[in-house]
Amino acid sequence: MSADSIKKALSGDISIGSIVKIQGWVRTRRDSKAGFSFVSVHDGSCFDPIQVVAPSDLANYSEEIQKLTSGCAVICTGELVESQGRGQKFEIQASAVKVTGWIDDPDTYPIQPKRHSFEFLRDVAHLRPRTNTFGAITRVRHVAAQAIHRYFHENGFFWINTPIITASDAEGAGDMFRVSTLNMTNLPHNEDGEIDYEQDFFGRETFLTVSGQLNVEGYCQALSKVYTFGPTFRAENSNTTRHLAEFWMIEPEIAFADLDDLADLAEDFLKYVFQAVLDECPDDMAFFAQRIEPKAVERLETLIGAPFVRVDYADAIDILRNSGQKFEFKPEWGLDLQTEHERFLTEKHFDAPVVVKNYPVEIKAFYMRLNDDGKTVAAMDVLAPGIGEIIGGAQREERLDTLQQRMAEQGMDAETYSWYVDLRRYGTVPHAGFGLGFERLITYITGMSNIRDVIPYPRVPGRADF
RNA sequence: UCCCCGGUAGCUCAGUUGGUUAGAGCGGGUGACUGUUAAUCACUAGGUCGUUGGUUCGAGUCCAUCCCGGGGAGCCA
Repeated sequence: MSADSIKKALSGDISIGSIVKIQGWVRTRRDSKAGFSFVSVHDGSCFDPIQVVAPSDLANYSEEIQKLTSGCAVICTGELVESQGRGQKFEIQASAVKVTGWIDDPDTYPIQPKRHSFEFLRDVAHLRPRTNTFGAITRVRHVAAQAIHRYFHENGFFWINTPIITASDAEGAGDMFRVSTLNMTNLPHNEDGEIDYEQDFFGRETFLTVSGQLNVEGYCQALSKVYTFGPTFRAENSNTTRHLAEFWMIEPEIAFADLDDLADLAEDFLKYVFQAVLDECPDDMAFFAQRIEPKAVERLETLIGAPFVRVDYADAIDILRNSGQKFEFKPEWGLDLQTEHERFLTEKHFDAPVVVKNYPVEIKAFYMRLNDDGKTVAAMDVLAPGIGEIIGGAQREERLDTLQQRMAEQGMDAETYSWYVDLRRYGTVPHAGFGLGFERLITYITGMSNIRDVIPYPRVPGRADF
């Protein structure tokens, strides 16, 4: 017979008395001398494990079932019955329990039915998905990803698979990972004594992408509403709870749109994703609220129900300066907001996500649209309590001469970006887009405090295990 | 990269002003008991105290070094 997921077995959709087969991994085993053992089995399909009641008259009872420990893989067949005990509605009265995989040395099996530190679990990243917390994170991550695609699809956006290997540095800042097939122990050199990248695979220097934005702009100015959702790489030596060297980024780009349109999109989009997770992962979210972040559910509900706070950069600076709060770095027009400033705005002053708009031109990237005041650009950041910047975006500079002037000011290579400038030469339109760090979003939703714990196998400076 | 904190049993931790044989809970094993719920009770096994060097009669404890981890900052998503 075919197997059912534990989710289905617990759903109430299977009639009592049916014979079911479930397959999964043992979480705990409790023996009763009354003649049976309780085996708690999970398969990842839902938060709850199912309780399998294995009677002592099973052929392999004393030889196998009584020797089950956490982590053993089992296939259980039996009657789905209403539970006689408290704590679960249904359970399986087993007629057969087949053990497909034992634990080599139960004494040293890392995943025990107890609380582990997240630091320890990072060292066993291949086994941590078996825990409650990482099972829940994985399901939430999946549901959020699906909701993101669904939101865009339903709103007429096209998913654009921008290249992962690139020759251009999309933001003019930040170290990139080099992509090369040259023999590193015997590098070819040109006449000037420099490394001869003409002999490399692509005939030039190439890197892993730090953003799909520049590429997606081309598709935006043809298909109007587009987005990217893919892996992104930053070789910065950042050692924080909110940075990864490899992460997933979502970058919508909309044509015939200005900064306010973009802020509207960011707000509508985030609310949709939050609602989807609340709707589709109630058990997992309840777990986060119970064990990880007490306000995990409440704050999402609050956020969905109220408009986002929007504030101009200049006004944010005034709020900070008049706050009476002592800051290590004094807030000043022209300087970027420090983490302490963002925290004050999101956690104390507004106690909500905040959209900060119109930053000084000096502190923002070349492609952001210059405002009429000549001092600011149409950029926006969405700041979330506890996380900081979750979204960074801007209306793009669509005017050819202004863009060229800004590129020249920053000493950028016109040749490398000629194709990007072309987009302003041929049917240019006002357009805007933002970048959302997927893992930062998951961090915010779940209340997990370290971004390394919301991606399956984190890559950070000095570590690429697994 | 900078600042601070940490590294003791499979895991989570305690370990006094430096002093005999380094402890607990959970997990593992054995037994008892029970429709159990991270079950309970008893017994039991399990440690190169991160590395290297130094101070000392004596170092888990003090100093230096390196390695690793965590938190904060910068940069950003």
